[in-house]
Amino acid sequence: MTLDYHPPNLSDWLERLEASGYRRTEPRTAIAQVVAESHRTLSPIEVYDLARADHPKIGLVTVYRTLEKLEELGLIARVHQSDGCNGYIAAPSGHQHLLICQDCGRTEYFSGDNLVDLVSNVEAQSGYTVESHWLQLSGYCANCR
Amino acid sequence: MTLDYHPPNLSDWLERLEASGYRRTEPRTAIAQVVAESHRTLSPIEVYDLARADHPKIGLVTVYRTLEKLEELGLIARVHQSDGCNGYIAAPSGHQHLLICQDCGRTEYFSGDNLVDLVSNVEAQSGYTVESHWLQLSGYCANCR
DNA sequence: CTCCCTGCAAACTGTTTGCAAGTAC
DNA sequence: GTACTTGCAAACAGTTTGCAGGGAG
Repeated sequence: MTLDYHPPNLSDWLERLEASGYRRTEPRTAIAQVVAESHRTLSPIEVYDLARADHPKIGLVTVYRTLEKLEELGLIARVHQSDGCNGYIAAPSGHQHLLICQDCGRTEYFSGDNLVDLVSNVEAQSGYTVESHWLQLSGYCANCR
Repeated sequence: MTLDYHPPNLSDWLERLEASGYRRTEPRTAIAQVVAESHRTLSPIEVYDLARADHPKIGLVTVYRTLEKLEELGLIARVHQSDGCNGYIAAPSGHQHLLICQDCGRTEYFSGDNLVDLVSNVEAQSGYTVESHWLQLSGYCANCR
């Protein structure tokens, strides 16, 4: 189990966008930057407000469309929580899982889960073929508890 | 790891409703029955349609309000999936996790996860206090693969 | 008889689409 | 110059609320 933080690199994100045939524009850069720099999940409207602080002319529609593309490229991930499923956060590098602070929303990724045995057992007993698993921990971070 | 199925008991659900000060009515019975008997997640509209097959006068609003109460009592649980988070299924007995078929939507519960060590490790390394965890597997059931 | 429950209609929130003007390349 | 992108407005889907009539206890 390791908890290693790989800060997302904005330039990499923009290159990935261009490599996929999308254009590098100012609104997209601003939106990507907001999510890349955040340590907590952001809803589309939060992204919108934060992006508008520097670029007041950005529209909410562009936020939705940009988040859609970033998610499609696997650069950001949608976070599901009891109070809603519209939160986005920079995606993990490789196979990692989320740890979320219930109070401030701060997130961390951790890796090294040993779910292989569990998955095999479930497959054997259920007759299912398990394609993916999804593990998420929530609690309180050092500052909030 | 065990995969044991405890079929939800409709009478128990209705008693739980009454015990909490809610009245036992025909619409609530019909709605509860639909969810209790389903082996797959159902959206509010699906519950609505299924309930109306037998009780055509039921309104969608009553479905929402009844699902809200059943969830509040812990009798049903909301299921989060990539294609939406508005699915409901009978809640597990005790601490169990979901296994969902990506094709037909059929669900199973399993228990006996050994996440204790993993949680301790994450807590030690992150400084967080982990309050809850959430594990969900998805794949294809015996019929769909 | 009282209070809770139901269903309709309407309001509301979050998200998506149509389109004309603007911009990257 | 061409094709993609943007922002506005409007449409849209899912969910919640107000309210008068109806039903459970």
